[in-house]
Parts: sequence; C-alpha cells; structure tokens
Amino acid sequence: MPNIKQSKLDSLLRAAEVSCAENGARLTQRRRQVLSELMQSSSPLSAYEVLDLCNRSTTSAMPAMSVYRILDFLEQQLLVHRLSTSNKYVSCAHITCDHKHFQTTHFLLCEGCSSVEEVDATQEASDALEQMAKTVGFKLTTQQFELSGICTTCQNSASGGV
Amino acid sequence: MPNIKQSKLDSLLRAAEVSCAENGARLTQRRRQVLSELMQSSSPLSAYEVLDLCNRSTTSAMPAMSVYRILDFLEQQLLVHRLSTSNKYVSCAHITCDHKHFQTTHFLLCEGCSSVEEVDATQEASDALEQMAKTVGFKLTTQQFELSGICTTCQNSASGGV
DNA sequence: GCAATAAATGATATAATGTATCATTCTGGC
DNA sequence: GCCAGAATGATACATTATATCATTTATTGC
Repeated sequence: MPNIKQSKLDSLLRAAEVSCAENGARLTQRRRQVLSELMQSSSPLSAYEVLDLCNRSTTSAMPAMSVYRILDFLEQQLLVHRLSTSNKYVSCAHITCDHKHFQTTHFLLCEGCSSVEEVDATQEASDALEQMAKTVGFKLTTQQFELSGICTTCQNSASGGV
Repeated sequence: MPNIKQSKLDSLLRAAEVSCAENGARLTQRRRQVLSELMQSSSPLSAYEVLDLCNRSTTSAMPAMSVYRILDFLEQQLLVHRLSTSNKYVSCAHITCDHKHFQTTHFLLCEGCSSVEEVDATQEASDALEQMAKTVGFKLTTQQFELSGICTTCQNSASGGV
C-alpha cells in the first residue's frame, strides 16, 4: 500500500542519507531498501514482513539475518522506531525536520486501522508521570510509550476499518 | 528466588482461588502451580521460564501449550499481568485487596534489578495523556504503560545490581 | 591503482517462542 | 455410573530471532 508519493519518498530517503553521513554511517542499498519499505507502509511491519516485501521487489533474496541487522542499524540511527508492544517497526516521522529525540516520543496506535502517530510528550504528561513514579521511589530513565486508541479517521468512519 | 514467606504465598493463593470462584472459574492444580511460580519470583518471567520452573518442581512434565493456555487464563482472571515490552508475566500485586482494574494500571520496571512495581495511574497523569492524544485527534482506549527506571533500592546501592 | 583493513552482507544452521490440532483425563450434575 | 463440558496432554509445526563463519564491498594508506 504505497500511501506516499515517489517524490516524497525520495526526499525522505535523501534526508536519511544525510542523517547517516552526519553520524559517519552509510545508508547502503540494502538499508535504503528496508527503510523504503517501512516508509511506504501505512502501518508497522514485523521483521519478517519487511523481509517478504524486500524479497518481493528484488530478485536477489535477502536472508532474515540481514533484516534484523539492518533494522538494528536504522534504529540506532533513529530512522526507525521499534514498537515493543507489537514487536514491529515504523519509520520515524521526523526524518526531514530537525527534530531531536529526547526519549519523550510517544506512539499512538490506532486499533482500527493499525496506523501509528508519533507525538512528542507534553510537559504536563512528562511531569505527571515522573511524579507518579516518584511516589513509589522510582526515578524514570525513559519515557517512550505506546498508547492504544482510535484515530480521527476511524472515529468518523464508525466501522473502524481501513 | 523465593522472596516471600510460605504463609504469605498460601494466603495469596487462597485469595486467588476465591477470586476465581467468584467468576465461576476454577484454580486447578496446574494453574495454581503456574501462579505460584510467578508469585515467588522477584522479577517477571517468560512463558518458557515459567515452564522450566514448573518442570523442575514436578516430575510430570508440562507441555509448553499448557503454560500458554494457563497464562492466558490467569491473565483473564486478572491474577497475572503480561508485560508487552518484555513479553513476560508478573503476578498481580492486588490479589488480596479489593482492587479493581480500570485499565489504568502502570508498571514501573527497574533497570537495575528487574523488579516490577504496579501502580495506579494518578488522575493528573491520565488527564495529561488523554489531552496529549486529543491534540492529534486520538481517543485513548486503554492506559496501561510500562515505564523504565531505577527503583529506590538500586538508587541507594549505587551499583544497581541484585 | 592496489594491497591491507574494516564494514557490510550472504549463507547456513539452530535456538527460542508461540500456535494448531486432536486425544485423553478430569469434573460436576443427573 | 454416565454424560457433557472443561482442562490438560501430546505431537507437530509455524514463526521469530540469533550464532557463526564465509564472502563481498567499501575505505584508507601507500
């Protein structure tokens, strides 16, 4: 389901390439391929789903091992995020902007269409959660959650499908 | 690591049995065994870790299938919780009290000792998160998160281990 | 340009995790 | 005791993830 234009995809990939270069890393052909599949997907993909997509669009088969390695790499580069509740991956929504990740990015998962919205935590939410942890003596290290809900589109089309 | 007394364990299991009975369900031998292992563990356990523990303490081997079925059952009965970030299970901290779960229970995971603290969401936190979702049109369905941090004990023993 | 080195990927095997399916045993009600 | 339904056993298999070593591809110094 290619829900973005080719031109948009190209500019995203170019930005990702620059981002890698700044870290002294390279966005190779394979990495670009994996990232591209994630960018074109409207919902999170599992490692093997990515693998299948890659092997569908190419003649040379990629081994599972490579996908896991590449996903790890892309995650380190903050180009993709791993959703721990579903064990799936999404491409970062902030590749083209100068957004910095401070471990306060949240993911809103739509139960209707499986789409994902990436949002920055509000100060109020961060404070409230920190305070909550504090009452039992915990010191939070990361604040990155996955919240389940229903997106605008699915709320309107009451059926809740794609 | 049996970090609770036998008497405490017994009373927990008795409470669990009553709780099941109220729902017209039964806490069978196997279910009791699985629940007991989780209660005695100071940290979350994976399905196969539970399986190994069960098969260590009994002569008759339990198949993996049973563990998954039983964990599902116990989760439905709200006697155990599944931590989605780690795919592990913990026994509910509120079995003996009259606590009701409204999908607003959070889990604080200690990165030092892997212990888990189960806390109720504060009103402030719930509101702040709901508000945050609202800004992008999301309507939250559940609020149950897993927050990473450092517990009191590990903060004090600066080493941070068990 | 070319060898030496490091990075990335390929290839294979295997470990770990989770589920489908049907057979068997256990339980409570009659 | 017998029956219906619940629970568990047993087997096979699907899915997901990792370990390991070989090979290819890029980079660097010369």
